[in-house]
Amino acid sequence: MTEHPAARTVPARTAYHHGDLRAQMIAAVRDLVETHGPDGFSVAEAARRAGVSSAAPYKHFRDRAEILRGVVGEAMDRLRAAMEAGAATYPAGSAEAVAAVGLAYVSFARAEPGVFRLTFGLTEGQENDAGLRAKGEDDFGVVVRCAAACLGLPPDDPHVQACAYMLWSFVHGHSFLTIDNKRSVASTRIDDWTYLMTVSRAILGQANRG
Amino acid sequence: MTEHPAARTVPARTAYHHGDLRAQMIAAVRDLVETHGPDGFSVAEAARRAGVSSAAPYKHFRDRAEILRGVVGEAMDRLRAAMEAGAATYPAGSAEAVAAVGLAYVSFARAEPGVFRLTFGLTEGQENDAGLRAKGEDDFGVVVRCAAACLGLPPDDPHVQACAYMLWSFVHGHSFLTIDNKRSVASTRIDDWTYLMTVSRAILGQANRG
DNA sequence: CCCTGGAAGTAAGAGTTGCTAACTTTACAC
DNA sequence: GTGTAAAGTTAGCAACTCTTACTTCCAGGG
Repeated sequence: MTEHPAARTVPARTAYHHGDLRAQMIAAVRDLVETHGPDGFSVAEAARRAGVSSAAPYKHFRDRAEILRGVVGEAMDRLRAAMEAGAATYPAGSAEAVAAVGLAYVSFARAEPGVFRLTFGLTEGQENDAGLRAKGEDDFGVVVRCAAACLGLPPDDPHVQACAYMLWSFVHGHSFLTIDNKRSVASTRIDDWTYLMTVSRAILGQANRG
Repeated sequence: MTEHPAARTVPARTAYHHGDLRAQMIAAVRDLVETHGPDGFSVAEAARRAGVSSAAPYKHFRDRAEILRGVVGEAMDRLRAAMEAGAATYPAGSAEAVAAVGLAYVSFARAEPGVFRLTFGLTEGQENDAGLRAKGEDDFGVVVRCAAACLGLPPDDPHVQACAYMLWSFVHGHSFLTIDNKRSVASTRIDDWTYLMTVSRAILGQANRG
């Protein structure tokens, strides 16, 4: 068995059963995706890092795609938590709260560009997964609730939904352009917070008048 | 450039030399990426479709990534042409021209989601490629020129740059959410054109006042 | 008209990967 | 204890990327 000690992120296991392989595979894949990009990940390498044979992961995941779905699901949970934490730092209904949600989103993308790309770049077969879809709706729900509070309307109001979607579009595009390093094609330096505040006010103000 | 008799009917090549393998590889990969997703592409399969051995492509491309870069470069050219054509259908300086550029962008994403994802989802090493970077700036230039005409300011004015970047963020995010089928989480049906017009006016009007 | 160099093809193969099949080890209920 | 099922293992197939060494063809100079 040729095994680099450095390749193992986890102390050598002594028991035959690993005990927590599923979670550790997800952690290992997350790390790999982050360091080598969403394509530069292999089940074999992740298994190597977890200290098990390359066939072991298939006792916990149906195939490669299901592992990725696990990583994405976990990422969506963390993203939602970050957005909620951002919103909580400002008074409910304020434009600042909306901007803070956006900032959490952009910050997540910047902190984990590989995982972010993976989350929103999955092949079409995958985003139809029911669990992921539900998590995506939960994430969007944070934006909707903030927008609703800001506009003084119920969350299921069409205006609220439309505004929330606009905000999401903006922040999502900005996040992608940021991690793709495409921001620099614009010759102005843009500060995230003032940018997000500008956009939030523009969209929510517009909907108020309309 | 040599004439390529075998290139018009794709598979049946009679001569030993193919004549136009580089272009046909790019075309084959484009097709594969579109039908099987950005990951479900292999050099071997593309070579098979072009009717050559799996080693032949390496006479024209350094490696897999360079083939993808070829596809992306070609896609960026077409995207720019589509945006310019969209802008040309409305008077220069009108908000409609700006919206038309955005519509061309979204339409491209919808028509070729695989290639679009590939174009903006390349691993970090790749978008530092000088040629692609230049093409990306050309694409952005279309937006900048339209925004400048609309605002009555020179293209290198910081306001113009900021507005163009905002427009890009929005349209880019909207495009990704569209092809990721995430639009449906918002309970309102959104028409692309009115949506784009609303956003264009909001952004450009806002910058006028500010 | 030959002939020779280089561009563009081929076949063969090393090394990695995804995943399956068949087997072994372990934990636990009874 | 023992049977069963979960969770490991090794071995191996098919496919993929990319390299090496060889072959075929075209083009230009003598």
